[in-house]
Amino acid sequence: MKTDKELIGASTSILVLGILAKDPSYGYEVVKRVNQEAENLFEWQEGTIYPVLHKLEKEGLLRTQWQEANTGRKRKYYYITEQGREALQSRSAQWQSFNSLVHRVVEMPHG
Amino acid sequence: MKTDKELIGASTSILVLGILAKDPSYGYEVVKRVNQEAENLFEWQEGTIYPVLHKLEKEGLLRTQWQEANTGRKRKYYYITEQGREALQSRSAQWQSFNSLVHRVVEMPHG
DNA sequence: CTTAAGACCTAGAAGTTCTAAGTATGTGGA
DNA sequence: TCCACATACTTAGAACTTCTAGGTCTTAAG
Repeated sequence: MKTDKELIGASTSILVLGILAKDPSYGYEVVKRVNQEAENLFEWQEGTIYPVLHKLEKEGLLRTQWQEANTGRKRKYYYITEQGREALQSRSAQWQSFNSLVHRVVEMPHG
Repeated sequence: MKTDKELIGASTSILVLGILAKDPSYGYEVVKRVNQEAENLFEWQEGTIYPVLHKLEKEGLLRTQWQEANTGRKRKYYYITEQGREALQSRSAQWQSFNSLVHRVVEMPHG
């Protein structure tokens, strides 16, 4: 019962933006949060998320700031931008549209 | 407002299997049916679908049979297999899981 | 000093679909 | 007859991703 990688890919940016829309965070923690939520569905590796974060930053949907934690360790915090919020909304809407389409096609009665 | 290609990719096999689960059909028509359903969401090109059909056949989820239409033209009809129905069900379930996850993450209240 | 966990990064492999073409047949009009 | 168009299928190569698999550095714990 292996998970469809395309679905993972399709949901990645929405999940990242969704998480960061609530609270700023840093890569390592984002991975953990998502994996917790995803539980048995899939498990992100770290290498999966960093390139995504970089890409979203380059697109202007996130901005970053290095911060020192209490522990003395440095973390790269990601903040969602206004543009990021708009993108999140538009992508959520698109997700919804696809979801409706799939339901319509898969469940539509014979004939 | 360009459509997320990953979402297209993630939904493709479900849509194809879903359509063929109702009635056998051939590539050219499947493209038309899906584009009709998808309306303004996206538009499949023929080149998009044929490789997908070939792949699903290779995986044993579809089987094919050449048939001559009334028009005298030959068509390659695709039939869903038992394995295909199982795959459809499992992929639909997975789609559902991702949908729930996205909703949970994106809509969950602050904190 | 050694190990483990926290935290970040990237090159290259692997896997897709899309683009953009091509082939071939039947229909209908001139 | 000849041309144009819709039907119908196919594939090579480009473009785009993520995943794999490794690496670096720091702090904490023993």
